[in-house]
Amino acid sequence: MQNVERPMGIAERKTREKEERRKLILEVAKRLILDRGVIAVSMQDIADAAELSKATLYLYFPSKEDILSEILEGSADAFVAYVEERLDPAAGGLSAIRTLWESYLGFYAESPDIFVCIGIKNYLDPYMPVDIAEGAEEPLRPERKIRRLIAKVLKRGVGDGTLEPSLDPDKIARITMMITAAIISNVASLPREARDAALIREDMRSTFELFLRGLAAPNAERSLLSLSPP
Amino acid sequence: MQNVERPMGIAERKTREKEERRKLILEVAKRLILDRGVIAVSMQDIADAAELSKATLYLYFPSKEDILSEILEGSADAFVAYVEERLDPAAGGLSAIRTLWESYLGFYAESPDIFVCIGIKNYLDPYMPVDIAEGAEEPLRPERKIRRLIAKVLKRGVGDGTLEPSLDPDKIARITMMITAAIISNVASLPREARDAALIREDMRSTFELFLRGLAAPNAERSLLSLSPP
Amino acid sequence: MQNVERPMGIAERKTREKEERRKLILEVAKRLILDRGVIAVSMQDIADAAELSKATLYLYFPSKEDILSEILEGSADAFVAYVEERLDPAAGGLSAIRTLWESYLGFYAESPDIFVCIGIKNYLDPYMPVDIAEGAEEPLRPERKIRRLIAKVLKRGVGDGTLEPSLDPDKIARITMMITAAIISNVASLPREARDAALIREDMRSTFELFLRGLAAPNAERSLLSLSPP
Amino acid sequence: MQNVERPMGIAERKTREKEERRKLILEVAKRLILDRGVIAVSMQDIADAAELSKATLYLYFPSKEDILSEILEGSADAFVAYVEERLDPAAGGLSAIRTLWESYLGFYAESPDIFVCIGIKNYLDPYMPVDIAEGAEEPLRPERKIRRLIAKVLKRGVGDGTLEPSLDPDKIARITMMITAAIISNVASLPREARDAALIREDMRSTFELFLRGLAAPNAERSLLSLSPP
DNA sequence: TATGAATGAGATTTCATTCAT
DNA sequence: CATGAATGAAATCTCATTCAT
Repeated sequence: MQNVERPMGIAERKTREKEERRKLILEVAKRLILDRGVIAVSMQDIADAAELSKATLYLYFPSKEDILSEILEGSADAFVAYVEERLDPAAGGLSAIRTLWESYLGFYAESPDIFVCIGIKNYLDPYMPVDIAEGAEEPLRPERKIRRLIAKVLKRGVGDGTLEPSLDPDKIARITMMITAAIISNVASLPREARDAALIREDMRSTFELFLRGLAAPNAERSLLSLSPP
Repeated sequence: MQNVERPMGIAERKTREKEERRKLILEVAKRLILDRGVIAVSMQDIADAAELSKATLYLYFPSKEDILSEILEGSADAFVAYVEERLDPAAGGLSAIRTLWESYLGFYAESPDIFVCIGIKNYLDPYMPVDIAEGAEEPLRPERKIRRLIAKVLKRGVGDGTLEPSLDPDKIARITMMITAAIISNVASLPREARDAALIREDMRSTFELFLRGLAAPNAERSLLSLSPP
Repeated sequence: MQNVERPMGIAERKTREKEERRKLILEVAKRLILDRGVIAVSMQDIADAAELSKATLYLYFPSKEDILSEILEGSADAFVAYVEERLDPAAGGLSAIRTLWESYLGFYAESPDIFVCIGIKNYLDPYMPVDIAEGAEEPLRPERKIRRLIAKVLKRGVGDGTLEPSLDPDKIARITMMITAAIISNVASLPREARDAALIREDMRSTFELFLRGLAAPNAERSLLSLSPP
Repeated sequence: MQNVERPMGIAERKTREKEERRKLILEVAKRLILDRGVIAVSMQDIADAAELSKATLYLYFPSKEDILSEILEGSADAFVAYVEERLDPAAGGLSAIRTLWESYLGFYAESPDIFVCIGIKNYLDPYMPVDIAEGAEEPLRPERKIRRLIAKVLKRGVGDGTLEPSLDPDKIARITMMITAAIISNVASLPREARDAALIREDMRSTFELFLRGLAAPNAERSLLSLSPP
């Protein structure tokens, strides 16, 4: 009688443990990639760092690519969540896009690794970093989530007259993604020691300001065109 | 009578043929990289495609990296030449930067592969894609040539009041290079069949327009802010 | 009842098997080198002979050089042990050096391959076969162990008057090492089928006798100047 | 009529030039081997140094091995000539063997390269450095010439009572050759910069003195047992 | 005769992935 | 469930040798 819940509990615990191992592997892989750069990380390295055997990795992930995919996906989701949390639904479009860039900078400041990781797959795996082919019926690639978010914000801005009216929100969203991914890609390809976080952030800020000016309607309030230094 | 110089011509022909083989190898390599992405191309692949033996490749190039380097260098030089030819020394800064972007688009339209190739080494060889360490006295890396050109144009614009006065030309030049290199990198990482040249050009145009608006002084002549569709 | 410790035994067995594989590889490599000469043996050859894949070799040894090193080191250590076991600490110097030569011959008789292998690295790795640079504090290269042993024995002999008094023990030790290593090198470079063990041993004996006469004090007991035929 | 001797002269000149080219190649190869060690010299290196094409080398020598062979042969012949010139046919055996060692040292002092070269083939090409298999009907390998010379001298010494009577001249000649070749081999395997000619000569002298004492009859005149320092 | 060009065969090493236990 | 062990396939590069001109 005392054992009634045990079988349940055991399975549960196993599931939980399994989930924890998955996370461990992903984290470890992320850290390694961050330290050494994408190409320089082998399955052996990940296994060693996770204190598991290589074979065990394959119990949790069907291939190396899947590990990278999942890291990417996780990062994208975290970013979307981060931004949405900060986005004021009532704010004007220009202000919203400012918030977007600021979130970018803030997110990067808080966990550069996640950001850097976005570039990874996109770098390693030569398929569309920006999904140009809109029609595709794939299981909603992570980048697209971010892009939708951006497009939404841009549409709002074009609608309320705070952004340049001639803009095509979807197109600009795509471009923005490309640029952003590109910056990150570039950063990711630097060896750890060459990455001066402060410098990078400052460059990103300048870039985003440039963008902001480019996006804003001609009569836009001047104060909204600069981003607070990080 | 016309053959008087033939004996001379033999050595000449040999030299020419040798030069042609070099070019053949470079072109073949470029095409392969274009088709499959940088990492996916091995010396064996290049040899097969050029219908030569692997050993022969090493007769023309001391290493794989040298092949990539040369492709890169050639492209960068060609681009700088292309731009300088179009740049009117008397034109205002804003106009000059417009010309720069237009050259970009034009150059890409004429030989997309060359452009795509700029991304290669930058990808393969993880050193600063944007040369942060300015002091270095290396043999003037190809990227730097381009960057100097951009900085020069920007300075002119800031000087003559056609560009936003708060801009730091050197910094913006660096950023611009980064963005550009990044766009190219991204494009380069697309598999051949996913690259719709027209679409990419159109996106680049939009990007550059965004940039142009971001760079221009507030009172800039509106007509200078758009780029002619390719 | 006898199986009580079995569970323990599993890990133990694995360790043992792994160790056996290592040994197998070393032996196979030694045999091949013996058969074909050092230069002619590739990792592929070793892999084939051990019925393993090339990649597997790298599981046991980080590089080809390490395999050779280990063979060499093992042989040198075995020899030093062999000699020291036979050396009577109380015996006179001349007698001691005789024992040394006899050990040489005996050791060679017991395992010609080991001896032959001493020549290997010395051949492959062109650093001082005789370590002229005495000061070096390296982890005591195997050859040096042997040389120290010889110098010690010689000093004793010069001290007790049984060896030619004008000898410089350290220098002679160096020379002796050189000659010995040289003989071995030479033998090692013979193809297997040309090596007549008996003949080689007989030659070594004659050589050592020559040496013995050369080293002995003029008044040395005549009976100590010949070595028993093997 | 004026052309009568021309055809003859031309052929002659051609033959002479051909012979000169051969010599050039051999000398160049010798120098390279001396500088870099045997293994490190490729046909390309030789061709470059001789300012010829690789293909041309094959017009003069059927293979790389043949080049080495010939260098060896030439050196051996030169050495035999050198010694024979110094050998007093009337001198006693012990004195003769002394002359032999002294010639060795002198020859080495005059042209270390030639000596070093003796070791080369013997090192590279794993066939008998000392031709144990006496019966062989080969075209009189160069080493054998030297060995015959030594045996002859030894026989004289045993005959006239100046050398240890129990010696077997042929065997000792073989051993001596082995030791000598061995010393040279060892020296040859040193990188150029590690070869201290003076030190090597001094070591050789000590070795030969040791030998001399070992070979001499017990009642040998003491003054004949030491070699003049080089 | 001389050679530039080409190459086959092979060397060492790496790595994602599989499989028996 | 976990893993130690094994491996196929591939990567870069070298070199003695051949051959058409």
